[in-house]
Amino acid sequence: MIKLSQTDPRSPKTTVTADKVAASLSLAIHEHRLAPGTKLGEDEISELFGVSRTVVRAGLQSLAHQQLVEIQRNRGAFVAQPSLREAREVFEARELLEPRTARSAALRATPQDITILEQHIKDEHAAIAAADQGRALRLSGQFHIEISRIADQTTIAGFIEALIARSSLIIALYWRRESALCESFAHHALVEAIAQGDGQKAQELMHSHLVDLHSALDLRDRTAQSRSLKDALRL
Amino acid sequence: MIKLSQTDPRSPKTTVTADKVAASLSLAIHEHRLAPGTKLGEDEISELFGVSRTVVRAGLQSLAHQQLVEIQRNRGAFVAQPSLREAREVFEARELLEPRTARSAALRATPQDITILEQHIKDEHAAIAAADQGRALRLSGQFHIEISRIADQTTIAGFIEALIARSSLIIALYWRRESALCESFAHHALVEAIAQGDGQKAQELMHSHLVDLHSALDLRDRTAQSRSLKDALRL
DNA sequence: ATTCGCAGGATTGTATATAATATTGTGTTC
DNA sequence: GAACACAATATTATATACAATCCTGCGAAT
Repeated sequence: MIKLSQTDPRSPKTTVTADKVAASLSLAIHEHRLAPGTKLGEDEISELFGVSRTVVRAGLQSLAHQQLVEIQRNRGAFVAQPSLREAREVFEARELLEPRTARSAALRATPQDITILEQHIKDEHAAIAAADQGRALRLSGQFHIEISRIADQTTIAGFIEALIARSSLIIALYWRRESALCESFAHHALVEAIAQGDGQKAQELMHSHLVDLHSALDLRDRTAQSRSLKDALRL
Repeated sequence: MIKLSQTDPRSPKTTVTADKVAASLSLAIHEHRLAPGTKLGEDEISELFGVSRTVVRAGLQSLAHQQLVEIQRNRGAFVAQPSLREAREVFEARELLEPRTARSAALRATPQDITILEQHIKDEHAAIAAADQGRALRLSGQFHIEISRIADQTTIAGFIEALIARSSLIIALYWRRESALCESFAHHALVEAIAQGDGQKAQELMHSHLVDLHSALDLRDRTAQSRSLKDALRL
């Protein structure tokens, strides 16, 4: 057989290309290397990945479903810019879902799970030590996802994953510079409660942790016109 | 060619045509005109709607993201067949989200909202009287969606909408014929509680309503191989 | 000088063509 | 007659071509 295609010849069956595009963009968004509002041109991306616009579109539409990017008809795809209202809703939803999930996780966690969580915290520390803010932020989110995975509720875990993804955008937009992001302590305490199988404590710790996060955001109402001005400022 | 309907000029989010395809298929699934496991061939659909496979694919991917259809690589798209486990998870998630949402709805509902809900119930009755099971089922789901809309939490409402969509598939697969589906009473009581602004009661009613629904399903574990046999039976 | 209009260019939306892959049917061999 | 190999067929995955739409910039008119 003749191989003409210039695409990566190593993984022809393992992963679907559109997923790779979406995963790559998603990672960049999570690590704040792509700012909210950034234009994601189809031609540009298709050249970067060496694939056709068809698969790029599929990837972008996938991200649009997760509300990580916004697709405007005949205008293109942009990294999403959650509104104040959306930001509040996302954290309210997390405060509803995650404490209960942490509780389930505490009741179900195996020693293996604990090891994984502890490793996560170590990785977070390493990222912080390396001053890699982006990586630290992503790992912090993954920690929450890992807990929901332990809780063994795939459906709810999916919701939480979507909420955490959007949280990354919200943090990029509304984080108050004054407040320091030291999640390590909260995460460590959570792991301890989970390791001890103390569901009630895990639930409470998760809730206060989320409230802390929420209050570290500046979600005060600004003038309504800031929405359109913001676009200009971001570019 | 025939123009079916004009586009909504206020929501230019994604491609309009693909949305119509997805909405049409979604409706058919909700009304049980498309059984779980049904093959959704791209060529077939593209001919039915008079559009190219490109937009059909976009629509199918959208539905796949909502887990209403399952896309198997190089095999095609099929109406999803939620597993027993998924079925349980969906209803557990609903039991977690919807009671709280009903509470919020009771506290926020306007007289207009009450009117809308009452009209919904009337429509449900009409559908039942007309022996239109499919329509009745869809309206019943929409009733829940309407409540979440009143609660004014778009994000959570989106989750609930996805859960209800999957519930339709679950009912198609696991409904016990013995138990009658008389949701009218429960819905009526709910509207009363909401009309009176009694959040606590609405929350409790919603919870017991969901428990009733859940228990009307046959979610006992059958042989594992039934999964593959089922495909044969459905075609 | 400002505003309106229009053309040019750029980008997305859709359709079609080509490549890759799975399924099915047939024929040969044991 | 059964089982395997292989070809024929059907369907999906990707790429490319074409059409529609939007944005930008220039120029003319007021």
